Amino acid sequence: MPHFIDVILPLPLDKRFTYEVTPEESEVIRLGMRVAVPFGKSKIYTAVVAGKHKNAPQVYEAKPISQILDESPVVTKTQLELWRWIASYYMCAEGEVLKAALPGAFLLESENIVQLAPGFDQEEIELNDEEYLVTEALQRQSSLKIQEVMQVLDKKSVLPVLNRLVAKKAVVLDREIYEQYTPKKVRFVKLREEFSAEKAMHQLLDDLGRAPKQREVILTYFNLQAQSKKPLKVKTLTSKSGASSATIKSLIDKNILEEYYLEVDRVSFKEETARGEIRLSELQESVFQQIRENLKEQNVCLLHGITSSGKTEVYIKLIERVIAKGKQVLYLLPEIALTTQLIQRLRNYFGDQVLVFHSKYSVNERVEVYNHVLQNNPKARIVLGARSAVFLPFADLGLIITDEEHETTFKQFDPAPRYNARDTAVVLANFFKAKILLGSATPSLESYFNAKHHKYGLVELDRRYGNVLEPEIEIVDIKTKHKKKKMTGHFSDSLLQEITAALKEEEQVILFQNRRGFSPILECNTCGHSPQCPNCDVSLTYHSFSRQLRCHYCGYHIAMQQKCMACDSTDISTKGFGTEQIETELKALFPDYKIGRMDQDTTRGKYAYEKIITAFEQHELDILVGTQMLSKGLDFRNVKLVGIMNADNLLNFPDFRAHERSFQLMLQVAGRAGRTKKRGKVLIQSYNPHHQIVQQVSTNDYKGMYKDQIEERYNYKYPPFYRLIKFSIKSRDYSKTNESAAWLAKALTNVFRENVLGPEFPPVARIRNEYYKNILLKIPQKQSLGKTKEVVNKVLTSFNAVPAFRSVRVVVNVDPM
DNA sequence: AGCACGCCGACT
DNA sequence: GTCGGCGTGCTC
Repeated sequence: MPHFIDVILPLPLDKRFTYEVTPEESEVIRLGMRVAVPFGKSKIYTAVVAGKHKNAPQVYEAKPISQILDESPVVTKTQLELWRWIASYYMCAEGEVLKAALPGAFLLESENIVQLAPGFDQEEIELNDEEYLVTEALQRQSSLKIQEVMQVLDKKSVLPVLNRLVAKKAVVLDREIYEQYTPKKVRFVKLREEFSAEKAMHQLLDDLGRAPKQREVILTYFNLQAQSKKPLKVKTLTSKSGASSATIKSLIDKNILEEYYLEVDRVSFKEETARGEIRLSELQESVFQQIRENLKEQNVCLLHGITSSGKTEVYIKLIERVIAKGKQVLYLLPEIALTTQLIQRLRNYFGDQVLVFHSKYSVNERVEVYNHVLQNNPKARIVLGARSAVFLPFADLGLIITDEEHETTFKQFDPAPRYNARDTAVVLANFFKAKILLGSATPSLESYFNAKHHKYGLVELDRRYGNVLEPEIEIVDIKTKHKKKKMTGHFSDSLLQEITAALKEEEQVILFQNRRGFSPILECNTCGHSPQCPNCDVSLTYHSFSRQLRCHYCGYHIAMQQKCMACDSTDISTKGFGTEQIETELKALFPDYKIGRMDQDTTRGKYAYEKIITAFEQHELDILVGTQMLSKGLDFRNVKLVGIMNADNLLNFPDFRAHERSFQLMLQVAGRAGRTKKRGKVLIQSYNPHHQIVQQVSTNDYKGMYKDQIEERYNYKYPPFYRLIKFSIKSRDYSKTNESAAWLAKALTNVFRENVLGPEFPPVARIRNEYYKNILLKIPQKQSLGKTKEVVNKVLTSFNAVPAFRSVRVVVNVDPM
């Protein structure tokens, strides 16, 4: 009886595919192993086994697999279950989840390679010029990749040429599979067995009398071995003995030393032993106990603790209890808050039981973390990671901590799966019957709502740690300041005074400028024209550093213009303001102080971000200007003053979450001030000083904000009262975008009536020459989610069946942020 | 998503 | 007349 397996392919196809395996293979294969399978005419993919059975498919013949790639599963049953949940909840293909979940190095790529056919004789076969070029190249280099053939022929479609060559029996095509992961190996040496006896050793040293360098090496070797019996790295031996690698080599060649290689861990750290002692304050202790109480009754608990209240210490104590039982802990953070500071604190306490899973890690490093988690290695008891860490193959998870729970970066926007790691973590915890703690100084309305309605437990921590005073928050009305001519550029006199005072006291200053939509643009003072991106519906923004005009959406850029592109007038100026302008103004105002800037432009490189932070920490900078990046988990000690340059651009954002976001952002930025004894000060500049949110920020009134906002959400039917699905329609053709969006909206309205909004053009309706339109579906709480998605899927299927809409793509985003 | 197959314009 | 453009349909 034939055996079959169902596999998930790393492709956006919402089916699993069935392959035939031999009884022997079936014996070996277990769910979660990788197999290489042929797919279509010419490709081989790495697939993950998700099912095993003996039901032959009825309508097609199952192909045999190419090979089994693992000896034991690399994907756990829980992961397979989670993948299925994500695919169905976020309406995407399992293959898309697979791609996001596995380290890239796990997915082998097959590539067609071209080789000369055996027995190929150039004299016998007649070739045209292109064919000749290929065979000639193959005589120099025994095999070519398709890409290389393209280079040789300098054109894209090389397949016809290759097919002709195959037909003429001049070349053969073959596929090569690449395993991308290579264990890191380090070279070690040891003395050959025969010299270990004392007598042989003395003899050896005598023999080497005329080779003093080699003798020195051997002596060093004995010395080192006397200290520790651990394997000896060649590197250690060369540096300790001062010998060259040639000396070592001759010893190896003489069969005195023996070299060998060991696989080492890229992700292990210097053996750090736990030392840090953590004493919880009375308040922290009570919070710790409350959380434990809460988690006895409930699976999820929300910790609402203001900035600097010492949440991390509480987390550490909770983690300690869980790992004591041999269970694993996942500590989720927004990428940006994953700082060396925090990692160091955890390492100090837990030593080498902490691993970090970071997108900046290389493919190889990620594979190693993945494997450690899979094997429940003691090194991976605690995993610290950004959103994609929910995809790690936990064996026995006991606790998940999602810190900065309100952060939007937990939601993946593009590509699919468009999952929210905070919510996915709740589901993941349930699979393990594990507990989950959400932490934030400014919880999302959704989470606070859940806590208020007893879906989650709630613990509040409303005093700063060590009796550090909360910063004093002052609002500056820049409308009146403008009228009274009290503004210097973007700075009010009050802000300038405070900055001067702080600098005089040798304290540091942080200035926050949200850049979204407020980057400088070029404008002609004669005709009002400003240069536009040819591919997107936006104005180009001015970057003084590179003296370029750039598009933030597609990267298009041109040199700074000296004349207006429309009317040739030379009277042009920059409008709007970003961090760069603030920095320039500051340098003119405070020429004697060091000023740094932190935004997307200055934190491009791998360690650029750390560099700026360290420079600020070491007080090499006096003033730091930046965007939202400043608000995340940085623990600066000497910041006396925080200035928010303009509160209004946040508030005026056309989004139902704009007010909640502004509140969170401003309070988080404010929290950077005065983290030690001295009381910090926060200045908020605003044109609308009486705006409710600005007022609530100034009094740190989270509950007031919650009450107001939740009422609005109720009135206007938004989360948490309604769930949302956003459909983005895009195509190269303007009228097709319109027509298809109208079609889709109508089809949805037929079923969901008034709960369908749009279609509407987004603020930027054209990006990279594609036109966009959005439709929003609101789902009332009592309406079944599953049924809704079923209907949506049906509508999308009929949408895709309309021939005219073939070129239109619909992106589905469940729970958009 | 790829990739092959298939039908219409600019070149040897 | 071919080469090569990209529209549509399938992949176990």
